[in-house]
Amino acid sequence: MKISAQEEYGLRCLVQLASAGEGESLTLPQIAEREGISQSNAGKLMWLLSKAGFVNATRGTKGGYSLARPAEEILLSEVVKVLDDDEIEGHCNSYTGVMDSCVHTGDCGIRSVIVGLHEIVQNALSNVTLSQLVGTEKKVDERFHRIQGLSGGVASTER
Amino acid sequence: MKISAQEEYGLRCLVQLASAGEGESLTLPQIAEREGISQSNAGKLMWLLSKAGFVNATRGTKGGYSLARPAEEILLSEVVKVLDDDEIEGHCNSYTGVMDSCVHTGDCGIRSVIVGLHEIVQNALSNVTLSQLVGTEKKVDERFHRIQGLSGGVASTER
DNA sequence: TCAAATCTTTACTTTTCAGTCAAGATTACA
DNA sequence: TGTAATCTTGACTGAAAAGTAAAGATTTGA
Repeated sequence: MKISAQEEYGLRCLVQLASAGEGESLTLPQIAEREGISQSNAGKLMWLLSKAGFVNATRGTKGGYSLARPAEEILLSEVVKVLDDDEIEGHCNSYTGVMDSCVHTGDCGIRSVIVGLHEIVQNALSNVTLSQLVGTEKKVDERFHRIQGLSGGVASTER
Repeated sequence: MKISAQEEYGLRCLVQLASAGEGESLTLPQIAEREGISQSNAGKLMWLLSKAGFVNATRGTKGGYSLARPAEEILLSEVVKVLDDDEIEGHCNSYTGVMDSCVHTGDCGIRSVIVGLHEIVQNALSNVTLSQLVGTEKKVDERFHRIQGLSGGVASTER
């Protein structure tokens, strides 16, 4: 259960845009430099995010990327869904071992856990907006835990 | 944010052992057949689980694998941690882009989310034992949601 | 119109993850 | 003791993910 490179970097690029401020735009070279990734890589990520409607891209001199919606309205759950190819739908067709279809046809205790887990993660992420990731680590950390705490207290019960 | 093949199949193999009953053992060919995976693959997974102390392996005729601890005491969070190489510790050293270390040194809003997310998942999984995955899908599904519901209600608030 | 800056798209390379194979080691039992 | 059944281990192969490169398209402004 880990976050993919695409999810991590994609999210970070969006945070850069949100940090730049309402309506402000950043170019590919700027984004690449600020996140310490190659311009090619940033280009691919921004293209995905643009295709998904999170950012507007304008070409030419004075071009760049800007958020298509206010950072306050962009939920992390939406972002992750796009950057991760939303695989849960076809889960039972993807881990089939050597068979054509999953051996647990029709009755499968594992499936509940996999799907349930996915729900939990999506739910947690749907309580966080992009704008809440802007700021110092301390501030963000406090915000994040408070949000999760209010909506269930799961994150704060252990360790 | 997805589950890896190793996590999925490893968990499924453990559930098979748990289903076999207290103290009962299964051989590699049996496990492979029941989960629809190759014997080679099952061998590798069971080796991992054995090394991690979840199962006892005995060689020779009449050999096989059996749970090293009661299924009631094995938490999913432990299992996933082993099958997933427990990557969260070194997170900041793994997604460094083209740099030697993460550009967000010292102050990083993203880190809170990544670590926080990991906490949420681990926490959810630490509320489920292996024994609770044994049974029909309907039963397991009910159990799973009830457990998550009690410990925070996260899983049941949406859709 | 032309050149520079910028995003877009496809193809390619590299790296990581999954899965397989084969030889080896151990045990039970006749 | 010997054979069959079983787990163990490391090397190998194939597939998927990550990242790079290069040529193309669009816009601005002189």
